[in-house]
Amino acid sequence: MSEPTAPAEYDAREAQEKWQAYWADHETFRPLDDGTKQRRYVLDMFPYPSGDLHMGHAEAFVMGDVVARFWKLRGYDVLHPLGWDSFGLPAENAAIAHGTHPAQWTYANIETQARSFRRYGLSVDWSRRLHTSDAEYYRWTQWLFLKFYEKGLAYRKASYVNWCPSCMTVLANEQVVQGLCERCHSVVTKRQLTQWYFKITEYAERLLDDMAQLEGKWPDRVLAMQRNWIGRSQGAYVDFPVEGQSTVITVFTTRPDTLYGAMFMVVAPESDLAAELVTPDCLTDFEAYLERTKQATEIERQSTEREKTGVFLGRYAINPLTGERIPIWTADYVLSEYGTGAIMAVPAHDQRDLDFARAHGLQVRMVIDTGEDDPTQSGVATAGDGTYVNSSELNGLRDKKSGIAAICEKLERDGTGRSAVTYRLRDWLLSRQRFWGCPIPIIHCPVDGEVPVPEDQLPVELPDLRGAALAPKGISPLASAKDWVNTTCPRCGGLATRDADTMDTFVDSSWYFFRYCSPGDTNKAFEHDDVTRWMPVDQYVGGVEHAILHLLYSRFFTKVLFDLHLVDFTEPFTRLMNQGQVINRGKAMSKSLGNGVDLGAQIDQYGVDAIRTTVVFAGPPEDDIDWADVSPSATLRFLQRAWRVAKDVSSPVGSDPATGDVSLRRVTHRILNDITELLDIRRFNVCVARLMELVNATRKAIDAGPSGADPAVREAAEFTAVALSLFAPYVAEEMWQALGHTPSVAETSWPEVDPDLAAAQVVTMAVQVQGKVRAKIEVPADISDAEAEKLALADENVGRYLAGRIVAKVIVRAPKMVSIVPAA
RNA sequence: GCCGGAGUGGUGGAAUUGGUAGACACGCAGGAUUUAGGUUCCUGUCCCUUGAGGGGUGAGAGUUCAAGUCUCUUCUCCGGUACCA
Repeated sequence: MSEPTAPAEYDAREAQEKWQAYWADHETFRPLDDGTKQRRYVLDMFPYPSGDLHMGHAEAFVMGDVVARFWKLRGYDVLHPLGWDSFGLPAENAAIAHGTHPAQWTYANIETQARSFRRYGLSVDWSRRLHTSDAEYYRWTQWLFLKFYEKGLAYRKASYVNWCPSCMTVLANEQVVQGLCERCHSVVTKRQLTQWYFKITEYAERLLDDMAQLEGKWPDRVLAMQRNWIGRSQGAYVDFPVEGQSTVITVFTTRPDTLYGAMFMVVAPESDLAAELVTPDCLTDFEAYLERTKQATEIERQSTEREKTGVFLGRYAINPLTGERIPIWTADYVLSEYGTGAIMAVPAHDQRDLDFARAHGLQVRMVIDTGEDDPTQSGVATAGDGTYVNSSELNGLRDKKSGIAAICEKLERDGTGRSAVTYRLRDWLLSRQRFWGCPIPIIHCPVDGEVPVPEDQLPVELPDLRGAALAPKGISPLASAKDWVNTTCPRCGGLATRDADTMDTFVDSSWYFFRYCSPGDTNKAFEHDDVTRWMPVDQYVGGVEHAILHLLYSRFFTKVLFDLHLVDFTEPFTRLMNQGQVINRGKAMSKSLGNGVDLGAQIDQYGVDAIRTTVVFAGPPEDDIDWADVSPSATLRFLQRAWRVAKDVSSPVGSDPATGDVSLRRVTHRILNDITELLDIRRFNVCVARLMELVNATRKAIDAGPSGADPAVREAAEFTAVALSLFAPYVAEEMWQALGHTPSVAETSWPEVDPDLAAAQVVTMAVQVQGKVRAKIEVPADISDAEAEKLALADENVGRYLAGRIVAKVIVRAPKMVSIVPAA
């Protein structure tokens, strides 16, 4: 009779099919949510459905999966959902190109990605899947907009906005990257438009203060970026009366102590103030200058190397401290959006003001003597500390802090100024002149003005527009859908029009993590109780490219929802991890470089497990992976070795490991102990390395030691299967089954470490003489300090180095180290 | 400029609270198995000397019995941001 021969290798493809189906059928990763276990929420930044998954997804999503699987095995009830950020421009562009509806491209890609994610072995509860472009989802995006509106946090205003001439839509400040459109890299220009904004600036202080909750739990660089972006400045407002007018120009300055050196004023050209101040004599020059400013692109305008241009407005202001008459200019180096849109210029101590003064022959007065060269001569403004001069009551003072305090006090007394804080953060412009987004639920009525769509009429669904009807025209495609845009006013019943803009897709993604807690809820955006049970998110995982935009907006939303009493916490994401990118040969993968690596092809060749494990093993999760530096084939070999170890276990299920080989058990428990700690601090790459050690040790035990029948070998193989299931879930399931277990390794629990076994018995003690290791002695782990010192001093080699010298000092750190210091 | 972060073999990277630097891999070299290739397995692999010797974590100082780790100075690289008053 012929014995069926076991395959020499595990079949990745077969295992993938088999266990994918098993996990789906048994809803293995659906949380119990019954309160029997402590809850944990693991969240991956949800994907945008642009084609199939790529290498970047492979890295991004495996990290969260390791955490989710680990926590599940550790006995937590884990919520690990996934959905799609499915509104956005690429779908619309594809629809225009193919004469179709954006939904077609979007949902086809979602299906492709969903299949790939399942194959990739993510431990996701698919019953909570959501898509932001579903009416059942965006209904609640609209509902939230209306809540913000009621609270006065959503408002419309006319202003100069960033305009992308290629996307033909406005952009938020955050979407302009070095003067270019974040998406298409076109040069961004300015347009005056009336647009919707969220009043995020009202939350600036709280967004800043609450970062204390995140310190140490979010990457430093992300916190730093948010802090810089919010850009808090402490300073003062100072009022300058305008000569011969009742107008007062208020400026913001961080250095009120240099007020005695304010030699002129500059107002932003686009500001109302400039138009108001300009005298008829100067009007022609001013208008020409204003025109030039508007034409300038963001890049030109932001270039610091540019010479300082500007024109005199024909008027003078009065320095409130000195009573001096100082000229008022306009120049584009002053921004209308920051502070008050006007500055006092202190050329001696501000480089920009100095450059401007020198370009236009304005006076310079030094008010702080720093000991450096006179800025008037050197052309270099002195910004450092020094002694006040030419500053009346401040003269002789050296301390900047008291200088600022003294001036602020004086201004406040005179009623000409007050200390103040300003922020770089601007309100969030959320209108977009595009189709494939969430409609803004506002109706414009000639009688009643802005009227919110009543809640019971939500969602305001998108009309069926496709192909050429979506082509960008500079106004929203929705505006030309007459049947849709023309409606009646909910208040007066008269003819009215819908707001034809859609929302920035960052609005959709600012609350999806709440929705996962109450999937499919038809009465609410989310249930307060659901959110309270699961949130805040315990571990958020995503790319650092969202360090500012998405995270800031989500934090803002959470605070608003807190104020609306819809949630009980103020920060949505307790811990944040930024995974790195996958690059190839030192460069980002791109078609033009021809260095792309196809995830699907990699998986076909090596299997999901090998790719997941390769990604994890390549380095720390937050580092980039250069695909040229890694070896999926070597990782696959390791997985095969692990699998063969499980196959070679011949002891029965439930064998008592205590009867097994103790030295292998020591290795197993030491490594188990280390891996448990390493997972908590998210050093996944080291975990894989330790598992390789364990597999090597087990192999050795099978081949050259106690053999596969030893229960210690079974113990080692079982732990390997459990730990490996975080990284290589399919092969782990196969191992678990080969070891005689059912049903799924994902359903078992993390093994208990035996501390006696994990602790080393024998330790190599290093003996140093004058800081250099001169002997290594094997000692029992529980050796006493006295015994360790005795052994160390008795060592032959140590004796040679001491060479009869007197021992001045002995430091003992039993059992690891004895350090001997001979007398000089 | 300002703010973050990082510099360790040929390569990716290890190294609790300062306590044997280079774990685990890749690559390379040699060997076993194989008709061959591949696979698998074994041995070696920081550098210089090659005897139990010396040097070594970007550079330079410092603290310490002991520094990759702490302090100061400095250089380089990466990321963010920048007429923000």
